[in-house]
Amino acid sequence: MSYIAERRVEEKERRRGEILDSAVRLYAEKGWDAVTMDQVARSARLSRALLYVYFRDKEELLYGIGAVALSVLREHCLAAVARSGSGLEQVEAIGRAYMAYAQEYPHYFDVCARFQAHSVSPDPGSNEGACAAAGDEALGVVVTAIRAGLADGSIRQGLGDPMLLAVSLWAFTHGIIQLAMTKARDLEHLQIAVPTFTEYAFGLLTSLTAAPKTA
Amino acid sequence: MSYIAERRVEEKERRRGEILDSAVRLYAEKGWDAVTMDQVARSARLSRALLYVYFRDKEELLYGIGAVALSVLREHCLAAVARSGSGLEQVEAIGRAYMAYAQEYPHYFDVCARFQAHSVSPDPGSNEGACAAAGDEALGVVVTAIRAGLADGSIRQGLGDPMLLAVSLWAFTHGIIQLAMTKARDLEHLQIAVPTFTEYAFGLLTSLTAAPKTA
DNA sequence: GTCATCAATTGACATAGTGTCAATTCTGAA
DNA sequence: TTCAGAATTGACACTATGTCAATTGATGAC
Repeated sequence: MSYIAERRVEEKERRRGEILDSAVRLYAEKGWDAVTMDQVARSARLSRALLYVYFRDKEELLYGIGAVALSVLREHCLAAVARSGSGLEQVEAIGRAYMAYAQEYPHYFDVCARFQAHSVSPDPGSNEGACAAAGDEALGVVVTAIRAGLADGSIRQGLGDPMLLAVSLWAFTHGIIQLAMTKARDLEHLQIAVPTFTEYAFGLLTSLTAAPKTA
Repeated sequence: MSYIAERRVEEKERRRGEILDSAVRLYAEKGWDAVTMDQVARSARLSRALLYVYFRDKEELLYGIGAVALSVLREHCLAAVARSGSGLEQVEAIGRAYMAYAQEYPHYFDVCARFQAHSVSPDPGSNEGACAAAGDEALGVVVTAIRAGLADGSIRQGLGDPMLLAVSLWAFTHGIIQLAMTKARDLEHLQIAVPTFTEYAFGLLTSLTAAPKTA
């Protein structure tokens, strides 16, 4: 009996994953607003009604995707840190990883932007919690890198609480990417090439963070 | 005949304004997604069908609101510049004006965030154009202030193209506000008070922009 | 004053999507 | 075999969007 129950839980989990995969695929194809619950259900080969057993409503499904997106982001950040040296380099690598992530998975970045842009509802018993947790973890990677940079002298002293710095850098970097991703046309109109902008803005952040040369 | 036609155009314009006012009010009350075209129509005392004569669809109405929001923002920025001294102070004042604006008109800021977050459709013959223009003008205020700061020596040399700097600062500031507005709960959870964060992040930007002390 | 014209205005419709529920099917255990 | 409970679904109610033919109303011509 316990065996059976266990298998059932596993299958439910697997199916949940399949649904999320389908939803992500559709998201990437046409953007969240154009995705209907019916399409998701069909793509995951179940009825729309059953879909609502797995995810209370469309928003809950979005939170599920968000948790996936943020955990993928965290992976990429960790990988970036792993192949970096000094703390400053780690922080830089995280920023570049975020940019690369946004380019490689625009739909994932879109989810992140949605969460950054809309305040989450205060329902605690849902995927929203998983989302917030995943976000915190990604931020934790940054904090660790900053601490390392302060310890090894590659990051400027006197910048205050590493957590505050991490949140700020996150907000700045997110701002850069968001503008670059969605306003390419406008930048063009201002005679600015997108890579020029991202490199410039990113350079500003780096100069802000780096320790002054001891020359 | 010409008189009549003129009056008609004026009345149409006035009504358009009334519709926008109603829409803005509802937006502020319940958020854009919860606003229905029927509510807007009723609030502006016309039928839903007629509403569609004034605005092709709900998105077009949003662009209309966006143009208003951005022009209000531009006003505030100009006022902020007017009561400032050096170029650096002007740039700072613009940033603070943006923050104050977001606090005073959260719904207006929400529109700005929507435009920053979602790429605009390439339909040129609509309110979207007015929106882009309003945005450009707001940005122009920043560029002018930066130029002044470079001329009077209050802004650090070697930061490159003023336009690039303006766009970057804009993106950064927007990032700060967005985080502060929508993630108050999460910041709290990280033991960070919202004003602490905004002041800190804003300070980082200032130190980045200011000319080094000549002491 | 009457009539024709064109803009303003609307009720009703077609379409599409969400979320719910009672009813049916399926599966393991007694 | 049969039964309890989980899985699954078709059909429904509801809400919102956008469209259109039909009606109303004002203006200028005669």
